[in-house]
Amino acid sequence: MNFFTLEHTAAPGKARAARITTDHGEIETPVFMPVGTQGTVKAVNQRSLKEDINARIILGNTYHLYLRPGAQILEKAGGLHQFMNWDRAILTDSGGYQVFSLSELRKLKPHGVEFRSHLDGSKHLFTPAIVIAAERSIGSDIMMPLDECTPYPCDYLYAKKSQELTSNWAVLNKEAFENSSPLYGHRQFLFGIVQGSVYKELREKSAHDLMKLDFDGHSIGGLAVGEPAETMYETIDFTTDILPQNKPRYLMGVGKPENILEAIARGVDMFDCVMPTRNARNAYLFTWNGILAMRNAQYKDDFTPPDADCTCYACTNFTRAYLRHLFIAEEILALELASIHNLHFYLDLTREARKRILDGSFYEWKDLISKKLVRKKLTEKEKQ
RNA sequence: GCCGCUGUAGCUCAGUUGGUUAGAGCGCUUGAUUGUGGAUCAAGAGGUCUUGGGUUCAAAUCCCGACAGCGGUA
Repeated sequence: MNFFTLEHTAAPGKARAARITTDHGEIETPVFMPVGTQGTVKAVNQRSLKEDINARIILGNTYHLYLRPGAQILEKAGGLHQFMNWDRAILTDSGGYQVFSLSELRKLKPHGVEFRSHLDGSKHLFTPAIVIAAERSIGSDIMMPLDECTPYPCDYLYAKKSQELTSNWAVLNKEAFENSSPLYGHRQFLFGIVQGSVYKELREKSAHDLMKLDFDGHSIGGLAVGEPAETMYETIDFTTDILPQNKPRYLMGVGKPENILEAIARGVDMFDCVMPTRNARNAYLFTWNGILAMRNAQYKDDFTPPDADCTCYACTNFTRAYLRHLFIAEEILALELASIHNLHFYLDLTREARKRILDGSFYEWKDLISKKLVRKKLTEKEKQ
């Protein structure tokens, strides 16, 4: 069975609908993948992830899982799917990003990166081979290779060095992948990660380097790290111009709803971001009518649903006033309900995008909906 | 009843030998959050310094009275 099947590209742009087939189920794209760093999507249990959100694929993180509980425990458990009782697909990030964002005392070497654990300060080494081995132990369906997430802003010379490092590591990642096998009887796929900061020439070089290695798919990394949104869109645009049509494209760590729609328009298939879950825990709800800061005093006696256009468990059963009360009282249920809602919204957004790509109305819909999505809550003035 | 201690922001409290526009933490209000720390960061509102007198160029600060709270005591 083909891993990737392109179903439709919506002219005149590059938006596409496709199907990814793993041994843990099919994934229709465009797709948003909830982030479950440590073997759990924070505040949302597995049953809810299926029944309330209908996620087909979630993320795990190699850096976090490698440090805790560790590869041995995961192997003893029979892999992450068994360990966390999730029989749908899992994608693992390599931990390249975490080595740079979380750990201290990291030393970048040609063969890998030395770092100290953010948990206990212990010393560790990540090389492409070590990361691939860890991802074999985890047993993720789709694996990310070790890369360097180039910071922003970044001068051309540093970006060039960084891109070359990621390309060199890509070769080693691919070798380690081919010289190892899955441990649990299901197939695992490996992507290559395009780096090169905001420089067109470097992104092109990076993409071409990876294409020679024939990965199962391509990730676009190093974006949404502080650059203006327009710069991010341009970078996505000239990167997807080069990447092959017959493989999935994954924009790592992005983003806001409007970012996702713009990236879909530029030919991206897969997304992940902490925003729906992290912001949910900070009482920040994404809705079809804009952003809802659920702690705001104006909602204390607002007995309407958080989002009247949403069919999620939270919106069909509870009011803004109740949700605000839960947040102010620091009740755990607030985190759960808000997380379910935000994930439901993000998945609905990409499902709707897919539907529109297939029926030919994507671009008009995107422009229309984007204006609503970025709108903040209505002020008293706007209501009148 | 008497003796002592204490009254400063919604709460807990700083506030030098009397000296510019009285501060902090928490809470509250409003933002931010992009390959996850429920974290963090930023900005803002909020005070007749219990009250009435007095001393002084100048009082949250010193003096006298009243009121309130706490502790001790008969």
